[in-house]
Amino acid sequence: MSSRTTSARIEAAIGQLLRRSTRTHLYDNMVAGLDGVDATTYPVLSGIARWQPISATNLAQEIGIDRTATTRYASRLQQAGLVDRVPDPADARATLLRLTPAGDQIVETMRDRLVGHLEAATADWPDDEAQRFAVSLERLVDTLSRR
Amino acid sequence: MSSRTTSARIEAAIGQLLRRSTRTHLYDNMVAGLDGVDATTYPVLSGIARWQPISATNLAQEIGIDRTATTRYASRLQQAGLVDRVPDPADARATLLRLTPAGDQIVETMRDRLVGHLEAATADWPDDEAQRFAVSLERLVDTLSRR
DNA sequence: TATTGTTATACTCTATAACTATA
DNA sequence: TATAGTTATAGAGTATAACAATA
Repeated sequence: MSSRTTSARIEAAIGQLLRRSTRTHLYDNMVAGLDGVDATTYPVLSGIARWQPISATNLAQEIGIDRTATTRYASRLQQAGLVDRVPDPADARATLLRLTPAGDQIVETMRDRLVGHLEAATADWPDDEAQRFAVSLERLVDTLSRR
Repeated sequence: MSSRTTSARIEAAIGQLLRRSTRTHLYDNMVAGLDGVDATTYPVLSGIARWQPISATNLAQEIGIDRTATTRYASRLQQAGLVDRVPDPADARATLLRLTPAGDQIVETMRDRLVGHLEAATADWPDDEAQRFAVSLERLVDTLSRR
């Protein structure tokens, strides 16, 4: 990338995205009316949905939250009936986290809501444009979070 | 956009970007070695730079942080010599926040660093891909943050 | 001895409430 | 009476440290 204005535009957009008001607004919308999940436990629930069955330690590394916080939020989700704990047959120290059917349903609802937002933002793009955008965004986030 | 996997990828990337560890990591890098500003006060300093001179109440609305937190972080920045308070000539109740020359310098340094990160992340992209990405990201963020 | 899960503790961020000065 | 700035207080998130069980 060469243009400085392009960088400046990306910088401004990321700044807005990282603003607290944007984050809470987005998360609040996604979990509105859903019982047992909130803006705090959402990353944990979403991570379990993606990598299940997974141990708390591994999940913590995947989602970038401390493992003590991960296990506490997982406990909350378990109390809400969205997450299940099963012993790891390969390691008696470990416990594997999984979604319950209720958890499955809520995750699907949240994803549908976000997809709705994404579709609103990309409704008139060519099909392959969204795919290219996804790839670019992944690479950018990967770079920004590794520095 | 139609593909569900594309949406899922964007969702995961945004989730990672909004995560606290990513944000603090990014902010920490931007303010490393700069005296008087940290990941918490950065949005306030950046907001003052953009909208100065501005009252604490108005700034709070712009950056999405409560006005009580805004005034406290502004006080920190003032103690560090980066921000100045001047009375509002139009309203004796109000106080306007402005950058000092030292604050100006630090803001410029931080922006250069972020732009540097972005250019490093997109160095090997084709020129038009970065531009398309910037446009797409702007529209997405705009959609996500709209009330 | 190292690792997993968990709990206890302390620290920081942030919003709600309350107070003072001014419109 | 309403609003701006500020301070006090309380609630929530998160990391560090410590502990028991198991590798």
